[in-house]
Amino acid sequence: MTSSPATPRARYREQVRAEVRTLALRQVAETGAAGISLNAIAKQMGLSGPALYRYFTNRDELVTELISEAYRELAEIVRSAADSEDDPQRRPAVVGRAVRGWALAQPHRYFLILGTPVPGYEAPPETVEVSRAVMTVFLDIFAALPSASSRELDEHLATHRVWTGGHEASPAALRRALTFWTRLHGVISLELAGQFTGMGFDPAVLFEDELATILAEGH
Amino acid sequence: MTSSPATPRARYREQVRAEVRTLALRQVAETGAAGISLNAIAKQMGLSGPALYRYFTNRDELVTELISEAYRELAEIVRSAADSEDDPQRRPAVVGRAVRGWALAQPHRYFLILGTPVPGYEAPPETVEVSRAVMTVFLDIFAALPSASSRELDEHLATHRVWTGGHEASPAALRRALTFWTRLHGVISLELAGQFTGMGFDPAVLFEDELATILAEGH
DNA sequence: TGTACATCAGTGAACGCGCGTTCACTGATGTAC
DNA sequence: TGTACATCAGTGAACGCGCGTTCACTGATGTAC
Repeated sequence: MTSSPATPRARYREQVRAEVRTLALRQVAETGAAGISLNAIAKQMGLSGPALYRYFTNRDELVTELISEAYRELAEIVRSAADSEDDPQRRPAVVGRAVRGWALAQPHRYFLILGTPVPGYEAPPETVEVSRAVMTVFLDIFAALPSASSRELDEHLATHRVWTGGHEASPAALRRALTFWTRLHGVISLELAGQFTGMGFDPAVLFEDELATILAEGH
Repeated sequence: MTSSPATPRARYREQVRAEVRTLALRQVAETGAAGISLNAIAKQMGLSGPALYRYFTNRDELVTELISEAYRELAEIVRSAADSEDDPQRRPAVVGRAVRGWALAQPHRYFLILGTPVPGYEAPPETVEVSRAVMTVFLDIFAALPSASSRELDEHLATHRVWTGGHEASPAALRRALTFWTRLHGVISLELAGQFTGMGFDPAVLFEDELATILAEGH
């Protein structure tokens, strides 16, 4: 939420930029991230190609904004799902379903941030920071749960915790937050990629089972 | 393994086709699946663009072959890993490591078949069949293991088993083969996508932990 | 309130590039008698 | 073994398309006095 710009011109600028992002996302949905084209967007807006260079210095800048925005939105969805559930025990399942819901609603955005890396595109440091926000919520969730057991991974994570951004979670909680994430992603991304189509079973049932086992301590 | 062609001309054809595939894979590695270009490949081979239309009717035909080939190779890797281990209990871990090894060695091929769907490309039925081969091996592995427990997912899979291709595995084995796959993919694909870079921990340790929990019945 | 000036949105032409694909054609390689 | 013919690899020109980006320019919108 950036504060609304004061002057009319700045306001207008932001409106145009937003419209460009919207159309770019439509392109991502239809032709993939590699198919984002400033020229095509301009045409759809009734503008000439070069006009957009008043709003974005680069094609890459636009791509970066889409990625950052998607990360922020995912983090917000995850955060608000966590806040909506009072029982800490139930939070992982609620959050998991929220992630899947967002992913199913906007597969192209899920893939934009978590799918095959966009060729030739190097994520700027800013993006990396935003991506950490999602993990922070996961850490919060599992830090609030009683988690025991000590395995090799627990020790390893406890002594290599750069990724936690200084989070105070216990070693076991670190592990659970991390594997929570990898398992969610495993089911969700295979479903989105269409690997389950024509297989006859319902991905939702598979997903719920995975959520259930995640809650069982030990992961 | 298609039988070696008899006539010299057919032999030559197959050599050229193979070289095209090799160069195409290099493009996939460098610029992604969307960056595959017949013209560019021809240039690298010292040929003119249209020449390749003697060998492939289409750009899509080439892409399809790359995908099929990757599936076949993955299936072969998985199959031979399974065969290399006599103790059925240890087979999942051995197979899991084989999959990760292949994925790390050739990330572009892993993503080609399991990453973000190639925009505008519709997988022909042939591809779908090949993809089933991998799952068959997983089913074999878990069918040979004692697996109990009965959950909603078990029943659901037992009554929706189109995807097994008539495999005789028990309901619990179906479930374990499936979740084995989703969990492998979760860790591997996040690692390949670079989501763990700069996080400070070793993905291999995470992976080994995930393998260990998979073996614990219940998944 | 009116005027002079600065700022900024948007245009059209241009550069150089690459793409998939079709087509008429040349020249080499294999085949049949 | 030699000749006549069919097959097939490969070429170059062409079509129509789209891309990112730069540049000199017009015209509208805001700002300062």
